Amino acid sequence: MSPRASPRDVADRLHSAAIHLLRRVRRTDPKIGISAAQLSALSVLMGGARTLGELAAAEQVRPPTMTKLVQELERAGLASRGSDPGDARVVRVRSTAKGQRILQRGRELRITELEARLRGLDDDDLAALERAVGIIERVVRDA
Amino acid sequence: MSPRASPRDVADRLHSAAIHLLRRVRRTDPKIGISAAQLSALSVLMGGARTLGELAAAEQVRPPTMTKLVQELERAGLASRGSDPGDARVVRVRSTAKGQRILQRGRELRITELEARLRGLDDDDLAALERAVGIIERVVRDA
DNA sequence: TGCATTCGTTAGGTAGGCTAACTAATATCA
DNA sequence: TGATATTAGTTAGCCTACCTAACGAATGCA
Repeated sequence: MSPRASPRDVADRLHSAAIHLLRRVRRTDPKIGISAAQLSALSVLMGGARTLGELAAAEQVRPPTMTKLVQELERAGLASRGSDPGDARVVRVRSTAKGQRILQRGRELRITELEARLRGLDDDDLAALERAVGIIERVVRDA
Repeated sequence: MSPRASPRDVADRLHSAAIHLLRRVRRTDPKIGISAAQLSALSVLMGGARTLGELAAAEQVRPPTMTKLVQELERAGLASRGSDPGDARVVRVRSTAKGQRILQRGRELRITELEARLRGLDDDDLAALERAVGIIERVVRDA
């Protein structure tokens, strides 16, 4: 076995890899009419309605950013905003049927290129990737 | 062992994880005065001078985007532009001593925060992550 | 009742990405 | 050689996605 990897090196390369990965898949966006941020927010809404603040927290952005994002989604008919029966300050956001449909399709298109590449990996590599994704999710979530 | 993971699921989660990872580390940017894109470009220049086009290709962006990025780096004193002796069209970009110092000095807080999180992982997880990064780099690079 | 807090929006700014259209330099070939 | 095609990079103009600061409206609490 090789010596223990340096957390710094791994962090550095992971950071760089994330940047390049997103730039790569980003190129397909113009074809599908939905952006990464919208796609990601919609996918959170798949789990049911969320308040705007919850959405912002889940997506790791500030509330004003999410306000704008949701406005875009609403304008595109992909999500709708409603009020909370118990608290008039909060805005409850839910995805529309169209939003759910688009999510499926948009995800497909945006992910397809990446997926095609992963398809070329052997089982071992794919399993390693899956495991790593779980680790990343955990590391990023625990603030 | 679990059954073979679905490339589609892994692609989807990897995509999502990359988005959230970058949003997370992005928060430290205001403190350090250098952005993800600049950091990434500078790290390419560590390998020596590159033409603007080479840089754009390495960074997976279009030439006009790289023109702007390099202008920023130049304005910050982190990179310099020179002409090629053999071809007057090309612009050769190199990092300055200051640029190299910034990179070497721990690759900045942006990485440091991520690094701190990785430091909490056990050897096994860290090794898995390292391996996965290699796979991602390969998958993304092979256009 | 009145003050503090919380939720979300508005206003305004920055960076990073794109395409289209251009200039300047080089390469090709009749 | 000279006309034409190609290549490298820039400029202009646009869009999205972030942010902070400042604010209004609703709620909670002393």
